[in-house]
Amino acid sequence: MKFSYSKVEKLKSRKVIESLFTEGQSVGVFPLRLFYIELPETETTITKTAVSVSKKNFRLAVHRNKIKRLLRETFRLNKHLILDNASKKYALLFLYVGKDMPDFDLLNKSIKKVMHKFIEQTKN
RNA sequence: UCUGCAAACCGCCUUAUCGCUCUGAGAUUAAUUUCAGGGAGGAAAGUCCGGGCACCACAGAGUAGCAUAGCGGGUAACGCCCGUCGUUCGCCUUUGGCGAAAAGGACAAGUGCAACAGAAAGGAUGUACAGGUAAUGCUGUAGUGAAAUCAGGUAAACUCUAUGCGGUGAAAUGCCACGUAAACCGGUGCUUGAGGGCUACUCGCCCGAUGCCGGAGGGUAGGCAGAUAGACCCUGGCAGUAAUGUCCGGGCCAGAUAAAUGAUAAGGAUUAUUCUCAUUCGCCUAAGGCUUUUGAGGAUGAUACAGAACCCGGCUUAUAGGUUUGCUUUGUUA
Repeated sequence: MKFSYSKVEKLKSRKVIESLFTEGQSVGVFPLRLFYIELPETETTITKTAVSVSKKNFRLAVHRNKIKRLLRETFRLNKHLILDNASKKYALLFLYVGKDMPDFDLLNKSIKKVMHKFIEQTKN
């Protein structure tokens, strides 16, 4: 099993990210919220993923960086949950909506929950 | 040895596992993989000054506006830095010394302002006394005040003087790729010039007809250059009080772009609190108690401020803890 998270798996298109917020659906498990939208079959990878933290809740860039790094790390270690179960291709965006500084254990548990919920919801 | 101050510097480390990004070399199935190497800061921050660079007339004139303000030096430049003189404040061993601070040009151009006291505070002249005149606050003294016609004080008051400043800002700018609509409707204009660029304004200059304005509607928002070798860093020598300059030798040191430089685990270091044991100074006193020095071990906590975004030089602000140097104070010993 590979735990990598390289450039090609990252969601970078401005356009897609914008449509995630306007047209995409979402599932939430505090302190996380996962926005997702279907991608066309021509996409080279199964998922395109991004992470984000509100500037409003975390004023300092250091803190936002820290949270985003933790989010990427937990996604990297748990992404097989989605890859093994997804039938279509998706663009994903994990948004941290909490207001306190999280630690690795908390995010690790949360991201697993939110992934399970996402799988349940997309089955139907 | 201890107390305080100033300056300069450092600002957690190691290993394992799993990852990110860039560069080079090599494989192949041509987008993956293997190996080697690089990968945040002293403030990367605030965006407050100065410059490089780019475009706009290779940037022009005037007005307005803004900034600076002893003298000398440094610098690419500065509103920064160094030296020095004066001023003000503090201390002392007081013709002087040491330290600190700052908004240090001009009030002999004009305008404004001035608490309390005082008759009067700026087109002044009351009272008392004395002197003087043809006559008059004409002159002196007393009195209030920091200051009373003295070329008065005041420019972190307008103002004046000198010097400097054109604007924009990397989302600049150049190129490539992809794509649509050089389509439709209305208005306006084509050298007798619509409109636009430079702009705070006026001039001036330039562009300008497949144009410009409005309506409705459509497309793109990717890549490369800019952009990482420089007023660069390190070790010395020389010049200079210093800021700094210069010379020899050596080095290559982030380059991301929804934005890399990380996560987890274990161990260590530093430090704070506390406990145990040992050691030790002093006091009350002989069980013992309080206090003090140092060392060993254990437990728990803490390890700051903070993340490059075109690049430099400054300033300002944030910052746990530590190191070095200099000065200073207290106590002890010789």
